Amino acid sequence: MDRKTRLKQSGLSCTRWRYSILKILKDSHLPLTSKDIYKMLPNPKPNLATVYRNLNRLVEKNLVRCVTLGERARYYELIQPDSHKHRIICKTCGQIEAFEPVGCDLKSFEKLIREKFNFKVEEHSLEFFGTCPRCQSLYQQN
Amino acid sequence: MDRKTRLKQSGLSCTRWRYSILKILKDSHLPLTSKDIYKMLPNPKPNLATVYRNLNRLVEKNLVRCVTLGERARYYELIQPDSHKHRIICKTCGQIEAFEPVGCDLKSFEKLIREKFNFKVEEHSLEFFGTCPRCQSLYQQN
DNA sequence: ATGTATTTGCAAATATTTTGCAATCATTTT
DNA sequence: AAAATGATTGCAAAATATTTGCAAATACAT
Repeated sequence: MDRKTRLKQSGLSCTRWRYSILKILKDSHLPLTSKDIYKMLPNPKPNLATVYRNLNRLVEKNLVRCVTLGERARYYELIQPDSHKHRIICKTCGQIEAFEPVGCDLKSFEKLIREKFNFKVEEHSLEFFGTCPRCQSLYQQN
Repeated sequence: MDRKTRLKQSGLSCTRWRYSILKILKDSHLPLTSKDIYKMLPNPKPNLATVYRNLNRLVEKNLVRCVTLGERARYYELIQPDSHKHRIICKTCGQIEAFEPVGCDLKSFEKLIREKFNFKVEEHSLEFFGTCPRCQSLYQQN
């Protein structure tokens, strides 16, 4: 489905900036901060407040997810109904890498939670923190 | 090991506030924000900056972990070598609940990551987002 | 008890996100 | 296609969260 239809369906009008922000998120394989997105927007740029307002709107309508990684700021990513990612984050350089969960059996986990806590799981986030190959060799911490 | 020894071992002096902050984190079964901690400190309270500085110091020395849950601010929790928690967070009311991972087989997951990406996993964080029992009945969203 | 390095309080600086309001834009109705 | 209406935008200012410089106070090894 194209972005314009996607927006319409969610009851959001398709404005210039909203559309661009959604495109940027769609094209990024990593979650982005508001600043990242601001920087990637073409000139003439909108006001930063506009970026924030749009992100909030998109999150509210469940088109975008807000994730918070490690000790840094908020990140945003497009919600794609058919795929979700797990992430590995280097504690030394902060680099983030995302990968499709392979053989991730969290479904059964979620079922357990439903049974035990009567909590309805809608999504999960799984991040691994550690040291990336580059930092391992740079700092010999093996 | 008592807190004082723990601090010493990490090369941190045992100051009044550092000690209190560590105690508060130890006694909490949930991660806390800087504000939470500030509020829980006894009168006369230290400066908020002192809380921040201590938290940063404790994180740096790996006595405390900084986690970021959902869309809210930074949370801090004591690192306990022998246990780690997973969390369920209600997207509606923001309530956080922690539980000991039961039959969590992320170890093999971590091994895979090591093999595939040559990334050294040091810790992971797993959170489930959804709707808590109370909000489910309040808002009939089943 | 003393000396030194670390920590603290305070106030001010940064950083991040939100808000009010008038002007502008998107979309529906005519 | 123009008008009407409701949502969105820019701008500046506010709110919130976190960090910093510096002088005074504290921790702790000697």
